[in-house]
Amino acid sequence: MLDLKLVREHTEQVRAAIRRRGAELDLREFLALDEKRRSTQQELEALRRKRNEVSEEIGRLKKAGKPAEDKVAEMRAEGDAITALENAGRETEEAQRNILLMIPNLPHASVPDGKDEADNVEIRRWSPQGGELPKFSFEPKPHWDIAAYLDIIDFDRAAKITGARFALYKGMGARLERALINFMLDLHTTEHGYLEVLPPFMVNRDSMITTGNLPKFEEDLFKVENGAYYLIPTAEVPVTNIFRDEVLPEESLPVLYTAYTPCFRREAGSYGKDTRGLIRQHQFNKVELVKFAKPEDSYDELEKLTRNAEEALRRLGLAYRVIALCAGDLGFSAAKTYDIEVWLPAQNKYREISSCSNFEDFQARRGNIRYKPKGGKKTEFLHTLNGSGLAVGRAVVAILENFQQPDGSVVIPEVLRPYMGGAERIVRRASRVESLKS
RNA sequence: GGAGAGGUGGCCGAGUGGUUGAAGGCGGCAGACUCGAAAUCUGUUGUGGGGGUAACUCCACCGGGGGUUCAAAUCCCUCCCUCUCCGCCA
Repeated sequence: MLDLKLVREHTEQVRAAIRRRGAELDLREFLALDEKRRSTQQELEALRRKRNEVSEEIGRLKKAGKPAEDKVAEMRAEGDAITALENAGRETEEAQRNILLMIPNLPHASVPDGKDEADNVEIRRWSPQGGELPKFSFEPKPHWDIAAYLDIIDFDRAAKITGARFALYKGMGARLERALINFMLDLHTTEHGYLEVLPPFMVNRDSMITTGNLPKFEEDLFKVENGAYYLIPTAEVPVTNIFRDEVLPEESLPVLYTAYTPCFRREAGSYGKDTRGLIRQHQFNKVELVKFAKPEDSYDELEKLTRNAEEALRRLGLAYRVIALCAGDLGFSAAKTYDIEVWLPAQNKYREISSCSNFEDFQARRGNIRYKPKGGKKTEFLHTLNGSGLAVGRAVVAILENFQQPDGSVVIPEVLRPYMGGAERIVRRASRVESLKS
């Protein structure tokens, strides 16, 4: 949420910043409501002041045993006027807030111009081959073929159990997923200074509003039918909301949290996209990094957070590149975002495996998350950041595709072996229940 | 699911419907005392919003929302949360 005063007093700058995103902002209604709200408030306060004064006088008169009937009668009428104004004021305020909640964040000055992903800017790339893409002596297979051969992921039976876009992991597949989660959590907690948290996987509406998932993107979310809860689309939501409506002491910043959670997304509007395999699922696992930082530090923290996520890929030996999203490709709440894309040889392209963003005070304002500067008297909104560290399902995809062997087996990255009972590769099991379509 | 108790300032805790933004205590801050510290004493100490160059002033806020009343922390309704007992349950 943008600062009300900023929108009111620097309307043109706000409009120009939103235009960089490729959106046109009509603020006429907003500004009209703002004026109405403020005049109503002043009128209301004058009436309330009068009521306070007269009521006090009535109290004094009664105490002195004097009659106060005429004053009481006078105020009786005023009361209705106050109630009417209160209602009007509330409505105006709510209408104005609803508009404000629908306005996206302003892109940071360092965000490149552009209208869609084609205009994103590559920042750097890395691979275990010193920047070169990995080479194969054979045609690399897509991960769903590898997984089927190894019988480690069963999409057909997952579809029977639940529906499309779900996966049933089996054997070393399930173990690989679990190994990745543990590896990443251990990396971020023991080497990068994050505290592990395990939050609820369902949240209330207020939490979704804080992060910007509501009110605008309800169609992306699963809502629990019996109750007002939503399944989280990312750990960003519950973890960012840990400090909703709180004031943190400056000394505690930055606060660094990492969380493993499953993530649930409707993927509305993505029909036909990535229909095969693990890339796009309604439920997937992710290890998330979340930071609460002082405003002056937040961009340094974004660089560090991105590096922390990259480190997981480096240790796994997976080629990747980092791109800066252009203004037009930026998510609703973000002021700046780096995407980390991992190389997938079967698709012959880089695919997003992490998205690292600085939200500045956009989420903090929506969730009323503040800090108290040491010298200063006033509490201020802090900055929130987060990034995937990493998307686990997509890491499985990358491992299967990058480390597949001519014989159909898959070599397990060394850093994961301690988490997989020392196994060095995933091979086809001798004893299997055949797949549905064989 | 049933029965009960409770939610007040950073924390603890009081509060007959009428100078209560809220006693008292703790904590914090400033000052005095001290070479310094502790102890002690004095003062000060919530948030948000409106108006004013400023001194200052006004409005709101005692879990959320609604109501009764000239006037609500105090009465009523409702929702949320916490705790205790019983039942059920991983």
